[in-house]
Amino acid sequence: MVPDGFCTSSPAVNPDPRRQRICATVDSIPAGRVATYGQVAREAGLPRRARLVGAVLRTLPAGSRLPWHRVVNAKGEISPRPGSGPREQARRLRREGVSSDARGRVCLTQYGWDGS
DNA sequence: ATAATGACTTTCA
DNA sequence: TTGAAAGCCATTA
Repeated sequence: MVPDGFCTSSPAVNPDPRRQRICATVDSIPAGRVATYGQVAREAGLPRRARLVGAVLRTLPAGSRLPWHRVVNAKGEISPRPGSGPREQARRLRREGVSSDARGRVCLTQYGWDGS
């Protein structure tokens, strides 16, 4: 099984270092905690690249075991997007003890990840 | 090479 | 507290 972050497409080998760092950072978010896109970007050594984080998560292969659900936006809410993603995210978070309100918002001061 | 997009953020009214 | 506006920057078209 190829690790996440290497399975985008095209070239047999596509080791985009940025994606690797991002995936590694997301993977380091402890269960029961959440981090923002911008925060992940910074931790990964890619300041101002919050949108890139979103792009990477968006292209994750279904069945990825990366804890993508532990990433929320700066407002502390599950970023809206087409499809069942947001609900799935809320479900996974709840399973880890992270509750979200009707708007899909979680309490960052409580569940926010300080950076291990 | 230029323009539009977007799982984002910050600022300001 | 909310929402619009402007910044930001890689990816797509």
